[in-house]
Amino acid sequence: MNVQLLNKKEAIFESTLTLINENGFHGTPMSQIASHANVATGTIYHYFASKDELITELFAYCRVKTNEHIFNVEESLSYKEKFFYIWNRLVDYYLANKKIFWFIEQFYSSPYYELIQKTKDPSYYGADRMRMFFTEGIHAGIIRNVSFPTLISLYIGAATSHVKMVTYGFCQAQKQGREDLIEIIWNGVNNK
Amino acid sequence: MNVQLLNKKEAIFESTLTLINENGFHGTPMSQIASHANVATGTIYHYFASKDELITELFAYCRVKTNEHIFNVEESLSYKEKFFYIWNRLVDYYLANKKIFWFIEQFYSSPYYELIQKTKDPSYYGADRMRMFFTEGIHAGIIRNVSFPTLISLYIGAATSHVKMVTYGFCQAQKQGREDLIEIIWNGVNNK
DNA sequence: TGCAACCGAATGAACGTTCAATTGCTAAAT
DNA sequence: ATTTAGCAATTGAACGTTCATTCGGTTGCA
Repeated sequence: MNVQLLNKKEAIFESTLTLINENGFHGTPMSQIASHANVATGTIYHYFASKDELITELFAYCRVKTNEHIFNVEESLSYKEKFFYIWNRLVDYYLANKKIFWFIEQFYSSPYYELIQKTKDPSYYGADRMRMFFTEGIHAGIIRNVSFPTLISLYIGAATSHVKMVTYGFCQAQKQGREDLIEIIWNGVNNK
Repeated sequence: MNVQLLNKKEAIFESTLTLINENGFHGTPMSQIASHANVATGTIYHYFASKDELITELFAYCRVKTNEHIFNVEESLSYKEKFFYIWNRLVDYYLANKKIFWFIEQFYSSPYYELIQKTKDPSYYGADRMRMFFTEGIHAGIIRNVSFPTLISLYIGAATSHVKMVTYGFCQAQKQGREDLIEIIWNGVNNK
């Protein structure tokens, strides 16, 4: 695939992201995506078999981009530093890319997610890196031996909730709140 | 409004809930809602001005029902007991009423929520009871003085994340995970 | 008698998808 | 170096379907 193709595909992705944020899955016709991306309607069907495939691939695109970003972390840091660093990078990334955040949220809570869950394994999105990171901490005796879903619920759940609060305007002084949040979680899962 | 009206309206609500869970906002035609609820299409328009209004009112209906349920708590309990009790009741309620849970999630992350956010104040859904509960704890010196959004991010964020984990099948032994989760949060926000 | 509740076929607009035609590029053939 | 063949990329009008909404008529209760 040459550069031009990538550009077109990404233009379609970016337009879909923007429009779905404004109007939702329904309320975003293919024709509108096309004109926003400066391509013809038919062109979208050259890259994607259907609207569903476009949305499903966009989800993968968003997840991969996010995971690549947050795990781009200096290896020399201590585990605790990484624990804080990755969390802050995730929150920063979502706040700076609200469209990606809200698209992922919308996708997760829609029936789409159930469809792809059966066909794609976590490594497809790079989602198992989080698991590896926690496993590493537990094996090193740094993190309490609580289950992976519990850790995820705290770590990711708090991050996404925080981003929602900020987006909805419930959070003015977000700096203090953020620091409190990740510190509370660290204290909760840290061994002693 | 007499009983019959309530029944019809609730039948429409319940059918909408079921179908939107299976097929999303798009993918759920009014005609399908009508036949599922055993009413004519036109009847829906006797109760709701449009599909958007139906969905928006269903959201309010779900929120009110949920809040009424979780705050139905014995006044004689200690604050700590209430803290655990309300959280567990919320998780139990969502797990027992997954349709309500997923509909609320879907609604929150859709453009619908932004629309109603401007017109309805929190008390409309009973959403300020959570704020009151935390404020009570802070004033009594039981809860650390962290911001309300921080508390919500932890308390509600962890609950919803947990329910998602269980629903997606990432959680086998949920009992231990649940107890860990709320205990970690309590330790984190408890004063001393 | 009157009005609210209810019905469901009809309407018309909107939408996902198709397709026949055109353009642009690449590389083999001359 | 120029031509040519062929395929990928692109176009947007047209198609057929689906869907939200309307409305004229019916039922049933007060």
